[in-house]
Amino acid sequence: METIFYQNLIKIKNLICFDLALTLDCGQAFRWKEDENGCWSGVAFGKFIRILQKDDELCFFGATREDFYGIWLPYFDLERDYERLCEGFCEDISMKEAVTSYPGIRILHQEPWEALCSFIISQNNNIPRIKGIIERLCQSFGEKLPCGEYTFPTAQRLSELSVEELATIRAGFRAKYILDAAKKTACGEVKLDLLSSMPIEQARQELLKIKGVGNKVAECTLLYGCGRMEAFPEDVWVKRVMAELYPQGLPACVGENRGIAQQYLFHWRRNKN
DNA sequence: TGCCAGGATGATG
DNA sequence: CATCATCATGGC
Repeated sequence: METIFYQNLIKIKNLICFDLALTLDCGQAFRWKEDENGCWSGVAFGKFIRILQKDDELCFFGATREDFYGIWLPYFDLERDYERLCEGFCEDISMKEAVTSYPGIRILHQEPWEALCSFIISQNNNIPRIKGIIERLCQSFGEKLPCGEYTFPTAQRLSELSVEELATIRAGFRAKYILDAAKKTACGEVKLDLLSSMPIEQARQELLKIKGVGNKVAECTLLYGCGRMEAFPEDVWVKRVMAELYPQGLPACVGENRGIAQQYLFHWRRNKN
């Protein structure tokens, strides 16, 4: 890939194994919106960005060079060799079908707190409603940026709220879980910053301290929020794949990248019904 | 209308 | 240790 810097635009050419729409709307992040021109906009790490993919080019509008390297390159996992990765996956016949059916999915590197909070909200819930709850959460308790969009509220901010004050976002029974996560994160009882470097099992146990966080939410947080590609969140769809195709575990070609394989399997199986 | 949603919890067998 | 109702809301 080749990166070109213009006045107010950063363009990547010759990018392979990358599908912007698929990556932003495959159930790993919930805040991105597509406009009528196919341009995606959203906020991550407190920064607003607009991104357009067309004709083998990826355009970042309104990003500084510093944020491009510091935020967006890692956010979209653009430094990982997905071509080689997916070639390896394709040694297994079912993984090959999943990868070739929906090529270009990348695992986002979101903020740990946003990932944790988002997947607490996701439990026993559907994606349209998850998006609505998170949008109200940000509008109510995030910070307004000049563009009019809101940042994801900090754990510190949410830890000061009561369940009654949180009722406006209509998270239902999950409200108390959000507050417990916010309090334990804000006071340092759960150290989200350390999860990326801890042994994976220890990191999972750390997250299980939070009420409303089970294995699924913990693994989602580690995968999407801590860059732990070996984390393996199992939901109803992935469990179905595992029961039907891999009763004895994932094929060896998946290696340590279980989380990435899981995302392809999830999306593939979910769109089959 | 009834069913389901990228689950977790506490109570029961 | 496995199962099960329940949780609150909206989309279809």
